[in-house]
Amino acid sequence: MNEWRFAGFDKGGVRPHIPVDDSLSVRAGPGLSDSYPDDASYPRPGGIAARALAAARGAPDWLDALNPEQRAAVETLDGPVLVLAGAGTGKTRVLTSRIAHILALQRARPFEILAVTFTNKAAREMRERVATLIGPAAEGMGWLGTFHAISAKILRRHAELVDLKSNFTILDTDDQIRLLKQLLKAENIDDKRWTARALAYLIDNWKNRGLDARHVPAGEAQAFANGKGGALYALYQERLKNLNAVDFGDLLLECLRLFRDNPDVLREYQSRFKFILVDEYQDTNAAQYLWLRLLVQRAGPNQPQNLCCVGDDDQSIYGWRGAEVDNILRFEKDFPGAKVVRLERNYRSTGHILAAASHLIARNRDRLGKTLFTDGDWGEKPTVAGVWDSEEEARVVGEEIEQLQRQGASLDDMAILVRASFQMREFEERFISLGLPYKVIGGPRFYERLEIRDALAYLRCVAQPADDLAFERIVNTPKRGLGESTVQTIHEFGRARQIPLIQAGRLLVETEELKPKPRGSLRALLADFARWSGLIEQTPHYELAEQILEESGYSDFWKNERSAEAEGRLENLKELIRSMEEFPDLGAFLEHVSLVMDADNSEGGERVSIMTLHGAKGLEFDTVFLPGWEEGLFPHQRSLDENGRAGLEEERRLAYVGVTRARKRAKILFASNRRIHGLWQSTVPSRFIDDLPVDHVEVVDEAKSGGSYGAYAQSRFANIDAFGSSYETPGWRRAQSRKAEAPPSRGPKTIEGEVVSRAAPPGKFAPGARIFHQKFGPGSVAAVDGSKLTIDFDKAGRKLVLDTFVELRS
DNA sequence: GATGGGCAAGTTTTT
DNA sequence: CTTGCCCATC
Repeated sequence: MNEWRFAGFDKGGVRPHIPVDDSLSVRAGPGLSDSYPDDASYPRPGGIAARALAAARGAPDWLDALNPEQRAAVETLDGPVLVLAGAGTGKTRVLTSRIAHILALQRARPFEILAVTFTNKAAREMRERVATLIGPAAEGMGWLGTFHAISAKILRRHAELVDLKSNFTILDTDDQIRLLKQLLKAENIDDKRWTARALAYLIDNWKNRGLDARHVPAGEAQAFANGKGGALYALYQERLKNLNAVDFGDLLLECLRLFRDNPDVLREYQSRFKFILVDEYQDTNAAQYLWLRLLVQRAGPNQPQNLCCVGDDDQSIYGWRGAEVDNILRFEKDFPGAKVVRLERNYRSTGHILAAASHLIARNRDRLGKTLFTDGDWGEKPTVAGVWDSEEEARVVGEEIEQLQRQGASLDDMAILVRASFQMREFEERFISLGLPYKVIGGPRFYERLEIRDALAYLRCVAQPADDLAFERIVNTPKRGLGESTVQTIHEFGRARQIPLIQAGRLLVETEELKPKPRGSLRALLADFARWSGLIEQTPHYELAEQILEESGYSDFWKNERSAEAEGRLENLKELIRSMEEFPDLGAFLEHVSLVMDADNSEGGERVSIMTLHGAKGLEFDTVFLPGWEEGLFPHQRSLDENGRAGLEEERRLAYVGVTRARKRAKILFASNRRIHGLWQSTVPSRFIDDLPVDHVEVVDEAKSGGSYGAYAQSRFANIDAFGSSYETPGWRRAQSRKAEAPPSRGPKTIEGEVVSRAAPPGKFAPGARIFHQKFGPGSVAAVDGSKLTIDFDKAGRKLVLDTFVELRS
């Protein structure tokens, strides 16, 4: 829509060349995909395009689209700016407009703007939205990315200054744990009493706080493994350096070290980044804060610190992983003369929802304070409903969803936001039996899945023959008789000669060290590696990958595995190969994977979303269900125990995030009974329910509410007064009554319309037929009742499912 | 070296 | 009630 503005040099052949800043143009090592060259098409100051651009500057329409506060946030370019952006107040719009504005005024070129986010998703979104504002020049923004991606980019350029090679590997948590396990073993530490996981957590914490091994407070270093904590940290770092590897925390930490030890390098970046923008500032940890502080100190003393941080202290929900809300609370002190802009006009939610959210969050003490308002309708009041147990909770939610669906609402506009992921299962099971399509957001991510990690390890072994961790991962997967003792031997052999495992293995098979059987297997495996490595140049990388998975026996390994998941895993492997086609070569692909642990799983069809409250941040839905508002679960007991009032306030912010995800409807539920660790416990409604304003919330008695379920329950309810039970709560009575009766038979209503229309032709499934179900795996049909099948699953036992969720197996 | 049973633990999650 | 991990056994 704004394309005309840049049309002059995008289409007209005027492509002015901007010389690349030589000092920074050192190319990174192999494997680095530099898809956004710094000198991407952009008008040279004073050039024809630039002048055409200046002419267009008169009335930039991105400014017209802003309210006065947003506009102030966009137009205040000089000096530090803090934008306190409440939920749904247009924070991303401000960030992207600001970038567009800087570029349009030619205050900086695209590669002179540093724009940092926390997630790849946020970075991608920002890039896309900038592109819609200003056109393809957004492609020139080589410094728009996550803290980690940008740090990695900087580190690769100067790797040698921090004792790394520029092709260093980035380890993920899994590699990290395995490395630490080895370390604990080597140090003879009881790794049950002191787990690798705990140590990883500790080290991560230190890194989040910007502490290297020498600066860890003595007390904390002492606390682990009888005083060995600090030493282990140092040893771990040493191991990483030997492997030419860094973990996520190191990306920032090594960057800090680079800047501190090399003032000239720091100065280059300081003068390069004319403007710095930070998204979700309330989520920054100490290391990221230091990183920003270093970069924002511009060369001259009078240079303005053009830092713009956008965030919302009320949405700080990541304290437990090192985020310091304090960073945002302290902003004005840190950056004297800072201008603070509050965005309080909400464009997302209706009045009652906002009122409820505001009232709730006002109970927190440590906050800067904002009051959201809207010009829109009051809309529906958020509802609060008590149910007997988690099963009823799932049932009630399912019914409301179907009712909304009948009224024409899309499943895509509905979400269930839970505090903890174990809550999801009950909803999934209910939805499966209802035939309600759903998707779980934020489960194990694509690249974190076992089979994907294994496949990647094979690729790493082939592309980076010194990758010991990858080698160890798959040396005996699938089983090929190379167990622990063999690996141990290779290890010792390699360590003695200071060479990587694969190389050690090569030498070792020529000796008599190994018994004939493992020696043969190892020799065969290494020969495979060598052969595949040789094919890198000639074979397209995705074909090579396929070949590797076939020839290594890895694909067969899953084909022969007869578990419920095997099918899906093979599917994932195919998806992996497909996704590789988007990358120019294997190196580029592996770099992508280590940083952008992300793969799109957008399948067709409307679906209800099920996700955690944490995962919901930044999203919005017409209707939001908020189940499980019970003391102990939400606020979570552990949060209270471990962090006291601060913990409670973070939980309350989580509640606030949850409520503010809703555009039109927020539905809060609590159960009186919940099964925790296998045993039933009676529960008390969350204190957050009491934090809601009476005038803006509707308390729903499920027994009296409308809808088929309500009517049903009410009629039951009428029957049981005669029980004369000493339990007086309606929920208890209802639950009692239901136990006496057959389960509610309101099935037919729910599978009218769309669902029924998707039913398989009658007779397709006959008793005895073998089938496959996406969640429960393979099974046999036991009985058929219209579109409803009773199935004996091989793993999951007998279940009633809809035929639309089942595939026939021959 | 593989395999199955026993046992402890069990928020939130990105990079 | 699960799940994942470790150890003991074949």
